[in-house]
Amino acid sequence: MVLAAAQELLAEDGLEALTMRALARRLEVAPNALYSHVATKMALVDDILDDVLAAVEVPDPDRGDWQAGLRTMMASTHRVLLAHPDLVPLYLARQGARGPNAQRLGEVMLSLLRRGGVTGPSAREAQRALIVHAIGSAAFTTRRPLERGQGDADGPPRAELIRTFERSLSWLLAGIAATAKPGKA
Amino acid sequence: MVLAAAQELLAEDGLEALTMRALARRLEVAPNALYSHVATKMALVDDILDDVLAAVEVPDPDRGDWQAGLRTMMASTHRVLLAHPDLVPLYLARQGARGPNAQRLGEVMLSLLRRGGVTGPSAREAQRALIVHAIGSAAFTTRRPLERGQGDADGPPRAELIRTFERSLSWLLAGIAATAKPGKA
DNA sequence: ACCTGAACACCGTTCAAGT
DNA sequence: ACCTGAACACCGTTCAAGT
Repeated sequence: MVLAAAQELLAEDGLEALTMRALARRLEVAPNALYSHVATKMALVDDILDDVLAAVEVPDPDRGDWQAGLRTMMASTHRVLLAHPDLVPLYLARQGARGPNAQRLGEVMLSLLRRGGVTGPSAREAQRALIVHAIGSAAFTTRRPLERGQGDADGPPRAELIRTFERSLSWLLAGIAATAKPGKA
Repeated sequence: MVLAAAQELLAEDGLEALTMRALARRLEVAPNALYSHVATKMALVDDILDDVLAAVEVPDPDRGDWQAGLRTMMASTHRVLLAHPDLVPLYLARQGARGPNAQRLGEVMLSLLRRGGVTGPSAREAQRALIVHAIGSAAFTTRRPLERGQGDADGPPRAELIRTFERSLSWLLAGIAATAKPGKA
């Protein structure tokens, strides 16, 4: 309940409106009552970050082309992040998320990479590069709320920014695939 | 003077210690006296972000291999960001920096890309991808100060993280170069 | 131009106590 | 288990006034 209210507050009024006191107000409760449900504000934010990741489309790690699987996953992640622009800086500050959803995504990535012949330290490197790329791109795609006015009337074409993301994602995947089979010999 | 004191405070005690009131204390002045020198805390932070970028190594945009030039620039940017871990989330939140140093870096990047045959919208895309990559990588390379204790005794090998950065930078540059001459025909 | 005292409208969090 | 009143130790910023 607290988590849901926090997400509503965030969606409606943005990051700086997400305040323990505002949250308490919305729940019609005294501010300190929240501490019966949440250890700290940072823990609450961590919960939000992981919860949002539940919407990411996860392919079956054992079926289909591994590169296509990674492409699907990362594109879905990018889209989910774009839907939550206020959270993007937080993902970066926290370096991803720590909850069960994040962990599952990480494991699927490693499975796909393993099927592509990328294992060990290289797999961790590739994983990190892909995550950095998805979150970083979202950070730069996101229009920062200068005035916080209309929805999508202003700003440069969003479709183009998504294409930019997908193109550089291709570069990364190509590079990762090349790492897997250095000489193809 | 205010800028310098703010940077010292940041270097010594971290981001959350950078407070208008703490800054005033350090300058032995009343908190509101700062507002004779700085419009707002955010403006001060913007000044810091741009000032730090003065340390980035900028190649002569008209000499040498353009890819090598970009590689030098982005690697230098990465190193500068690693030296200021507390600021990295802020660069991401603000999507880079806005001051004269940032502008100059952006122009040099575009010059190098132009010499590589990358112009127009593609140049903007490539520029964005490179910046995202440098800042995003720094964000994930940075060890977040869990306790804020010793300098570099703990954590995974930093040299390896830098190699990871350089490898994925190569992927991006290769992809950008391929964009420039689609068929090489 | 630069500073001060006082104040405003907030924060996150803790503590002791109640049901 | 969940809530409350009261308080602590802070924030950024403004206003009127002083030099």
